[in-house]
Amino acid sequence: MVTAKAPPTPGGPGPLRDVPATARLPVAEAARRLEITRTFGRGTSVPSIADEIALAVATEIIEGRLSPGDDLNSVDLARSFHSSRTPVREALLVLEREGFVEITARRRPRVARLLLREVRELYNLRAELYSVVSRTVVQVATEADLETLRGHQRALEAAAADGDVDRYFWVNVQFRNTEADITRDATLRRVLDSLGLRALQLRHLSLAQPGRLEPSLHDHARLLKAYEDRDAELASALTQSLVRAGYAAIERSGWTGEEP
Amino acid sequence: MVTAKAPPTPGGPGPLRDVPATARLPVAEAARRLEITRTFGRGTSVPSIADEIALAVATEIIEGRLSPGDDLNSVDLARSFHSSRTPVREALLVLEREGFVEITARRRPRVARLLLREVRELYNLRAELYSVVSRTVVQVATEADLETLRGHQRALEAAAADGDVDRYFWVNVQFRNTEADITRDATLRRVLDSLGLRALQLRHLSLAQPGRLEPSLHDHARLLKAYEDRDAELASALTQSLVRAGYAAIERSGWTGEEP
DNA sequence: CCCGGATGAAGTGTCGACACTTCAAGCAGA
DNA sequence: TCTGCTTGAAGTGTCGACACTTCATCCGGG
Repeated sequence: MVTAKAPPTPGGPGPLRDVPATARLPVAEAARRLEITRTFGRGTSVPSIADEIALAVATEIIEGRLSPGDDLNSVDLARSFHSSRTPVREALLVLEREGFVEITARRRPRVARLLLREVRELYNLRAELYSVVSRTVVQVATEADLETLRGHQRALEAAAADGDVDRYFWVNVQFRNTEADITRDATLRRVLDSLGLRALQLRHLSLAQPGRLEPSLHDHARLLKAYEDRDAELASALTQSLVRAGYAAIERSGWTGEEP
Repeated sequence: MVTAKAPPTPGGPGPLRDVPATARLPVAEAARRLEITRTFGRGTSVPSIADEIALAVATEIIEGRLSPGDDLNSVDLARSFHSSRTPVREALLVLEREGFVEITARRRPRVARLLLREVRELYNLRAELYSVVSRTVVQVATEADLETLRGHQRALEAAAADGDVDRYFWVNVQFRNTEADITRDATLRRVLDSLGLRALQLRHLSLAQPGRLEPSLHDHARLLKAYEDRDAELASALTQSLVRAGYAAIERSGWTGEEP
């Protein structure tokens, strides 16, 4: 999409100039796009230009090619995407609601800064909400649901065995998504999607910390067992522990969100 | 604002045509506007036209002058507000993110339908989140914070004594807001604001059920006591009970969200 | 050498226009 | 009477333009 929409852009040395060239592991790339699309696409078969721009810019931010504080003026963006400023503004508004962009009236939008304080809040909330999710999963999960989770678990083990952090990361995201789906609670799901997307970059950073995969994998196994045993309290506690371990890893990594 | 922006509107018999005439209790009106503004205004001293439209339309929806399914086409809205369609579309997008409006590509936006199922989800989530809030309040509330809450409690008692449901309702909203503020957690606050706004109309319906004020007042008193005693578990349980009682009242009222 | 106002370039918010899509009414045929 | 096609009116998504604001740079007075 990005490739199709903003290929030449010879005129503008904006932050998005070399988007298409940056290639990644295809699997991770696809998963990533899917994850981000769910929040930004309006499920339509023909996404509006605005949707595509929101998706593309969000991806840039999450993958770190756009840094906090970077200028996101609508003129340059419009040039990059060969569109007018109207859909760009629309995209920026959506990104603002999701917390990716800071818009001050009459001033240029900027990529939002994510302070450690906010990250803590984000993870706290995620911990609480996933704790609710886990309790609900225990109550309502069918055998088929559990089998899906077992599949993810096996994939986690395989990725961990290969030491493939990237794959582990994305399967982990899927695991969490499946849990959320099992609750069949659209409201909860939407809030989690929003928080999860915002935290996506951090989550990767977190799992990439040395020695994180082993305990995470172990806890997932125990969580799955708790689901099978219909042990709500244990499941809830394990989930909280998993999320909070994620935050702890970020803190340990020395990440602060400040400029160097 | 509405009054200033859309006074004559002789041409369009749109749903917003008689907005300014509808007068309410001034206090309630002011409180309501404040509540809604917090989510929709971008804190600026000079709100953009889009902000004003979002605020006005959200108010119409919450106060029930716009009903689920009502047409919100941007042409009529633009006429109503004497603006072009650009700020209208912006406002509609914001309202969509908040769940007030359903936008399908290439089709006319409509006022979102709120099914009983979603209301249940909404209240469930609010119950869980306010439970977190209560636990946090127990941990971090200063004496000044508690005093503010006591003030609200006294106002609740006064309103209940007068049998003034409207006033009770708005003080109740303030009480919840104060609790949320005490946590000093902006992320949590934002999510709660969003959910709370969506539920605003229902909350009023809920408290207006006969025999609701007494138990609610009683539980608030006990909640305050739990805060003073720093009893996290009790406070959390009471809060959950309060919110869930709200949902129960809605169910009992026979409200379904369906058209008659 | 520093401060503060002037000045031009750049960007924002809003507008009206236009091509394309959706919707509803009317009409023809069974 | 009902069905399905045609057709015009109405609405959406996007565009380029314009007035006003913000920002950076330059310049002259201290």
